[in-house]
Amino acid sequence: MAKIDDVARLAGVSKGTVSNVFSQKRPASKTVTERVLKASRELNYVPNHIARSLVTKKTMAIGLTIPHGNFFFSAFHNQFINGVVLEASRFGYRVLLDMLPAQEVKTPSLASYPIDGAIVLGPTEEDERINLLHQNGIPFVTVGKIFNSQVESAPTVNNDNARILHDICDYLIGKGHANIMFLNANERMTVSIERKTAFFEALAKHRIALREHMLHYKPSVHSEDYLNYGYEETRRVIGEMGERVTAIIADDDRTAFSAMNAIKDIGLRIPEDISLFVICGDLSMMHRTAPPLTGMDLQPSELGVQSVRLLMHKLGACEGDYQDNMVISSTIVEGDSCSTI
Amino acid sequence: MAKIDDVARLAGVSKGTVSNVFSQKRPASKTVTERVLKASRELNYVPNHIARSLVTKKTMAIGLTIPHGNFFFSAFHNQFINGVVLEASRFGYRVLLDMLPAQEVKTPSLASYPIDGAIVLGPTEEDERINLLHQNGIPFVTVGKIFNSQVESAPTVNNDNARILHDICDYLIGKGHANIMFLNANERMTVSIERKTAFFEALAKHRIALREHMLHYKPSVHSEDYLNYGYEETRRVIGEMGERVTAIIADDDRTAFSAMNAIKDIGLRIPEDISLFVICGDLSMMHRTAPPLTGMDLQPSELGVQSVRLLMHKLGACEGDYQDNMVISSTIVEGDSCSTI
DNA sequence: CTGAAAGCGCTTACAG
DNA sequence: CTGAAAGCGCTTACAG
Repeated sequence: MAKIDDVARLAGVSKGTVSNVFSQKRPASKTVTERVLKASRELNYVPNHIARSLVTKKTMAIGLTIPHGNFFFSAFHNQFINGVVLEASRFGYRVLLDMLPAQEVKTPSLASYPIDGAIVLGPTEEDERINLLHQNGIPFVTVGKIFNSQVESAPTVNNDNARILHDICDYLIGKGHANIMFLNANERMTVSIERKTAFFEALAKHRIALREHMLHYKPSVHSEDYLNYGYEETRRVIGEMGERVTAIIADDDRTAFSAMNAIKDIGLRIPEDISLFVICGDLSMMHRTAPPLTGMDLQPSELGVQSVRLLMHKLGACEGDYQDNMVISSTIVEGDSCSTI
Repeated sequence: MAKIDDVARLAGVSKGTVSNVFSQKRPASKTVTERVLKASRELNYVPNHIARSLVTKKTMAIGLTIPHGNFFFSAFHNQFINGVVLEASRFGYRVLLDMLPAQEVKTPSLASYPIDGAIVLGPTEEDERINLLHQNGIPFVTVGKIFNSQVESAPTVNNDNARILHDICDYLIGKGHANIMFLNANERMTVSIERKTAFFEALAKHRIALREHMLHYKPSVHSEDYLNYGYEETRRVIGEMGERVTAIIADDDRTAFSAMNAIKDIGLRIPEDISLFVICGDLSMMHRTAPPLTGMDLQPSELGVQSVRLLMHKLGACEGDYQDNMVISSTIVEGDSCSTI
């Protein structure tokens, strides 16, 4: 690979001038610019991104830090990433998919991240990724509330999870449901905590007592049960224990599908016997299932776009006003999976 | 941020020794190691990844180059990326989502990529990304065949697209279909060309003449029609032109859904009136639609895993034998969307 | 508008 | 097992 010295020599100018022609940080005469460009073309020269980063302290990449391990992108993440990549590219930034430990200890050999900022997906309680980012002085935005003792607050883009659970419960209870089973996300995720609290509140508001086995948490991604989360729980609670359940709230579409399988295996029907509500689903898919699923439109793509924009503000790459805590609105999209009792 | 000199000074050793404690490239005495680690902890020191990369010429990141513009990840890409990220992390590599122009001209300010290698998704004819990678001497693997005049061949992971189209046509023709409309991927993609050729061959094999309007290509992502590809074509050909069509092969699930909408709007049913076959779909979703879709299992996650592994071989990060052209097998998964005439 | 020189924060032969 | 010094390929004040 040709380097800047080669071009400078061939064009008969100094390295600084070559640098300048590419970065355009100070004016250059037309003749010199052309000589440099010509020499670069001949030598197939392209500036070395790493060397540039070392001095400018900018990598022009943002990290999307996802929990380490057998993490699986869902349809929700898919749309989220679409939003992130598109918006980041508008600012000239690339996106680094970064698997950082959420709970594990950092290894001493872990080098500082070659990123200018980060978006933390699905924060957990005492999220180690957030401590790491904080310690390393890397600006970051979280998608979801944080509960870290070392880091008090951070710019956050989030849905109004409490409101969402209230809306869902009001919706179901309004249809006459009092026996609602909630298949929540992983217990360590802050979103689960926000949801759980609101779930309790909503039930209490309607004077419904929460019975045992009506709240479950998605197992760790390392667990064997991860991919089938919802199946066992539904079978056991409804089928074996004979617990009275008329509605199920499922964290995401995968969970909803698992629950659907269980319901079918038990010999019950949706929505005649059991109503099903999905929180994080892909709208285009939800309309296609049998029956079409009723669920929440969380606007995952918009979450992605706004989290990038917030981060860009933090990096000084985006002008204008902004606020540190953005809430993305969400609405119920009705299918045919919830019926009135 | 503390740097290596600070640690060296505090620990009373040379920079080289500090470097060595972190890289472990040569043995270090226990006492020195401990002194360095202690000093690092006190100063909150982490090696600078960029500076390290500049001298080692390794970034420990691979690029996933996706076409520039309004690109949308589909369920297929989603699973593909899952495979890529998981396998890359096994080798200590991160994944950079890179939007490079597929057809556009490179800007002179484009710096060399801070990646050690790249995976090129959905290559097109004369793919500019491939020329760029080639010119910059960056090892790459393509997912799909390449047709570039400047680059003769490249390590490739692919499905057997010709075989797939033959299988699909045999399957449909075996069910009595002779009027098959094919909603192919974008015309510039090499996969489309492979499929088209095989589609023609398969029809010819069964002495079926290809009629006009029976082959369509997905518009560019920049087109307004991108998201609804399949709807207009189906409505026009079957509804308005009254062309006899008994089966449709759809590129991916989004296309299949659009076709389903059109079929419904025309007043026809699946599979009674029209059979529908989807090539790139998400299996867990395909089982859930109404009716369940019949389609191909392309093993997108396995495509991702194998493309990373092939690239790792190219980078010398993976030992053992390997071949430059890997074919991932695919099988027909039956739903209820194709019927016998 | 252009050049010479220092420096970004590491790693790596080369000695010892 | 450890150190001193050169060098990775750029950018950036500082002069002119």
